[in-house]
Amino acid sequence: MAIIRNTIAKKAVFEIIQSNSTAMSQTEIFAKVNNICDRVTVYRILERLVKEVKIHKIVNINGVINYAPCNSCEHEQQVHHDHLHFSCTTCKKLTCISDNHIELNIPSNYQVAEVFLTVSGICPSCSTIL
Amino acid sequence: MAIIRNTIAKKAVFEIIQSNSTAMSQTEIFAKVNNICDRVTVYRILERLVKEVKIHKIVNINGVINYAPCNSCEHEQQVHHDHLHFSCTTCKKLTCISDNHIELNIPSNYQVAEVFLTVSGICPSCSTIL
DNA sequence: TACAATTATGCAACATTGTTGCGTTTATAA
DNA sequence: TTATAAACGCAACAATGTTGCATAATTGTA
Repeated sequence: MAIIRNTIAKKAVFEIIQSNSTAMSQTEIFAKVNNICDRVTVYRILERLVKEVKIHKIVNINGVINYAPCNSCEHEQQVHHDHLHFSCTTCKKLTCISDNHIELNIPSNYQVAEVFLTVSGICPSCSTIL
Repeated sequence: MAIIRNTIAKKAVFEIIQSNSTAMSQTEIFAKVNNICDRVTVYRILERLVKEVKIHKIVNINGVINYAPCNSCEHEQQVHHDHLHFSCTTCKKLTCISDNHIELNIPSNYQVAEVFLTVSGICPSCSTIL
């Protein structure tokens, strides 16, 4: 029922998320918004973009919530994001890595909805610096 | 070099974490401590217990950091916790589930340290209520 | 093109979670 | 029993996220 509006701030936020190679936190996004809008507005835009399935939320291994575009995901199913997230312990960046289908061994009385798979370590750009 | 002390508060916090069937957040732990000590002290105790490898940190899918005892983990290796975490979307509880060895497909220029595997859904006790 | 409806925003205020500094207390080894 | 360093309490601060409400802006429709 609700009509979706495409505001300047919303377009800017989405553009920022989409043009970045790694997932970004609200803080990082707000820093790049360059005062086009308020801090609170960024929170609300992110919330809407998640609901519209244009971006998705990823929790980093330190608990920081990051946002990444839903580029390579099949929105038809909308439930499974069957890819893996790499969390660099050096630069703290979170990167999406292509499909990784895994077999799980979970007791049948658990109802599985989504699988979150994150791997920590050192990303290519951080390891080449050393 | 540092001498480890076993204080009343530390014992209480560890006991709380160990006697709970699911992982607990700082907030939940502090609520159970019953004012034996300050809020800040709980943070510092948790930090120490993690360092001493008596408990480990788990990030829930909502970004909340939880703590669970290192009961069934092999401390010899200390690096891999090759088990899976189930995050119930109804009661928000985080439960450790037995070993799940998985095969990953990660580009060779990424240096893998740890694997974090969390599954969301509905836990047995929440699904039986319905 | 103008208008009405309602979505989106800004601002202020608040809540929660986590951190730091420092003086005091307490556990432990000698 | 005592010295010493670890642990603590308290206050203050910082970061992150939320809510209410008045105002602004977008979009479909007349």
